[in-house]
Amino acid sequence: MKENKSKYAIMGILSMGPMSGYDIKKRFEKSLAYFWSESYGQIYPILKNLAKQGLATRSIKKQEGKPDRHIYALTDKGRKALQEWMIQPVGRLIGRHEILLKLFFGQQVSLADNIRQVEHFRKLQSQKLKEIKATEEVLKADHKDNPNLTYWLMTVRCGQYVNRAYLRWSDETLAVLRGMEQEGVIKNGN
Amino acid sequence: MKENKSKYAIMGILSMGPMSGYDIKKRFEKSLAYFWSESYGQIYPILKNLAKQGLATRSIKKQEGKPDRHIYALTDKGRKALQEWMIQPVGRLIGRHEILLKLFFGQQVSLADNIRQVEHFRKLQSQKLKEIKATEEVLKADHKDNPNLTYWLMTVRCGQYVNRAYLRWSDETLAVLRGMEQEGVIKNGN
DNA sequence: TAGAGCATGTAATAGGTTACATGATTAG
DNA sequence: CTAATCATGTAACCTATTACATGCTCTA
Repeated sequence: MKENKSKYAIMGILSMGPMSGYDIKKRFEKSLAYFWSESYGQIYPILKNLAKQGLATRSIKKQEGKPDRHIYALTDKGRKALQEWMIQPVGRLIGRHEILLKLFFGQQVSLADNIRQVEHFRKLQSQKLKEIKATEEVLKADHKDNPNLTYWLMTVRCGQYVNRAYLRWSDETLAVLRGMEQEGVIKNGN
Repeated sequence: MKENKSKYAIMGILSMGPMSGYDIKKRFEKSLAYFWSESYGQIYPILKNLAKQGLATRSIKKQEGKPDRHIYALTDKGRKALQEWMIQPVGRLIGRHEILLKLFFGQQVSLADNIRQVEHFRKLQSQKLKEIKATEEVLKADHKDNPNLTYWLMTVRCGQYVNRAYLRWSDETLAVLRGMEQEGVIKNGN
């Protein structure tokens, strides 16, 4: 039972209303960027496939001066398939943390190199935290009465919790690394 | 400049001392499992390639009653390549959080379904936290005087920080969802 | 006039897992 | 007797990104 998550991610977006592949991409970038993304190379073939399997319908909206829009809409069968997937318990996430991998082998490079690396990581994370806050504001402003909003804000919260954890960890780790640096100086001074 | 991270992950393990593909797999499982993993399908071809590129040497240790061991050792060239990779600033991590994806579309299923999902997620995370704690104890006991230990414990701390963030988020989210359930009951009761 | 936005899509390539094949030994 | 551990490796498969191709309009 191989479940292609991209397929369900796309069906999920489609559950918010009929739209084109182009729209779907923008939705991912606007509201889900900090925990999910899909490329056109995935989106267009999957949409084609959804139509073939009867999980979505496709209609063409002609436009002048712009390319035609291929609008996809979830069918009842598609919505049922999405719901079935949604109630399956999630698997454990196996993230590949480059920063942890590099730090794990920290002994191979200088203390200064490790410090630089963690500082850079910290900067990335605080940037990301800002982006998540921006997403939160946009969601609150644009979808005040949308019944989905409660759920969307829950995912935003998760991003914030995790990101703050990264920031606190970075600070702690930098303190330890800088302490080691000091020790080294003292030792060399004796 | 395409950098294959698996290659460097394996070189990193090799930086701890010469060993076989089998050993490498075990190392990943024992000490890096919560933030990195590699399958045999990656390890063996990459090892072959490292040898071909002069980044590692290969020697065969014959054993009786057991298959021969192919021992790989990092060369100076290999160590330098590893160090060069290690000082490159890390990229942003684009985790795909299945739980957040499902919750984002939470409106599509019942409140009870969402609660069940988050409860299950919480269970997975507290299990993982236990595993990280176990890893910490093993590292401390087995490698008391290993100069790598400081770095290893930093990665462990990160796992703990993030995991506790997930647990706190789960609790908050479950409280909100249960509150919504209550509201629903009151409304239905009127 | 260059670049961004609109809009579709494909092909090449990279990255990664799973299942399979082999075969002896040892522990339950 | 069964399952796990030791140990190597490959082939089939799935997943995902990137670059490319097309071509119009609007803005700086």
